[in-house]
Amino acid sequence: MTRSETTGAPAEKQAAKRTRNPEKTRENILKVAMTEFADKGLTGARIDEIAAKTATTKRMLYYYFGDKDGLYRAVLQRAYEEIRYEESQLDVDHLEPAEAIRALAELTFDHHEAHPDFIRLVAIENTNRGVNLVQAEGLPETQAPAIRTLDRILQRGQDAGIFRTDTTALDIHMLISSYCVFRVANRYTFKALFDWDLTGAENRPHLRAMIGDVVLAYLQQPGKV
Amino acid sequence: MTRSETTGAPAEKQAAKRTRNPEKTRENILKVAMTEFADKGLTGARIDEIAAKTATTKRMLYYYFGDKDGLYRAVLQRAYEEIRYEESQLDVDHLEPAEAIRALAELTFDHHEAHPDFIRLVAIENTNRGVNLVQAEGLPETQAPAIRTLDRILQRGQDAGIFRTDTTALDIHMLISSYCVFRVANRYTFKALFDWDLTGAENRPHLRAMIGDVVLAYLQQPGKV
DNA sequence: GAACTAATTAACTATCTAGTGAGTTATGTC
DNA sequence: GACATAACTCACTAGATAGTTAATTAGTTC
Repeated sequence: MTRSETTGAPAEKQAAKRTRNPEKTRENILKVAMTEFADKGLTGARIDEIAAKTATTKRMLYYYFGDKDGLYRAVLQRAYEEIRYEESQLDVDHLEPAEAIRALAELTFDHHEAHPDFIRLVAIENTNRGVNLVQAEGLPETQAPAIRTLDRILQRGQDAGIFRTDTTALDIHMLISSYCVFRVANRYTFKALFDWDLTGAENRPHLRAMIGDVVLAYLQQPGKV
Repeated sequence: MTRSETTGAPAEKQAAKRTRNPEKTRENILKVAMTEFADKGLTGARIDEIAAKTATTKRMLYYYFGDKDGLYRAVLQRAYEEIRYEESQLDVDHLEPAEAIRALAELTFDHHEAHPDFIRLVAIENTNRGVNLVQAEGLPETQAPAIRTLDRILQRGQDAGIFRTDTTALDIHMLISSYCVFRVANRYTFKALFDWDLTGAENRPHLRAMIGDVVLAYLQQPGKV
């Protein structure tokens, strides 16, 4: 990849410059670093290797991000921002409560499968005890909409008398997340232990339907609604 | 810790020697390495630091385990062996199917909570794509008993007509594991995002009961049994 | 008790790695 | 078109890090 790549369409308004482009340089570093950190972890990734895969030099990583930890934190923040943006696209308020739950579960299932690097970064950050994530600004607010959406669905179902009332949006979110995250994050050890590929195409339809069934069976459990 | 620690009770048959003790040296290294790898990860742990926390010298790590990867693999294998031993203690065949499932879920819940270092090693090895775990000898066989136990319970429940038949022991194992592993492994990022402590004492009873409820609601879902 | 070998110690090294010093060039501003 | 400064290049370094060389000592065997 060369730095003057974007000069292909100079007809644009104020089209990309040739030699200097701070935004693009920054983005380029972030993107490469994200792949590299997701691949090797914080301690496993090498600044020199990240720099080499970049269109710029190592000195620029330090210029823009301070140090290795600073770059890693920027990657984390960016990863969560991207995910939040994607998640904000979903709209399930027009569905019946039960169908909304199933849609949410399947969206999460698909989403995690489509973003294994994000799942890896989360696992890496948990190995790191979350010390870098807590420094990210305004993260709880970015997650609030997802919980509120789920809360509205639950409320509608509970009002209609078809969902149990002794559970919360966080409970259900955790249940769905754990299943969908585990499937992607732990597939390697699971395969080694049970010789069963959680992300194999042949198992996908069954596993995808199962999480919706599980959550709905729980929410609609006889004697609880 | 000094090396001559075990000389306290010399009345034993062929009690521990003072200066040379390969087994103890090996054990000592393994134990320290396990803590250190679980704490910092494979790439984050430092051989020098492991050695320093040992009652022996760095050269001994290489003498017994070859290199850093070899030591890490030995730690992984040992960790899985310890867990298997603990799990082999459980006996649920005398319980009713539904109560057996609940007991199994709660045992897993307690077990994972009691062994956070094991959970960390699993996460680390998944970050590493399981390349070191697949080299461990005979691991699938060590996990087979747990699956067979679960399979027997399911079979009994299905024969009695109280459990759905369109699911397998691996499905249920994965469902329980994902919940119990996630709770321990992802507590840091979960806390950072939702300000809710999955391992907090105040949430424990609810979360512990919930996984049993979830699995049983799924297995006994109306229309499926 | 001599010979043998497994276990252990201490000092050493090549390489890697995060981070920096110091200067150069493009670009917007007046 | 001189000036200021943000963006960028290149060469360098101190210290960390995995792994090694080689000699020594404690038990074991006969």
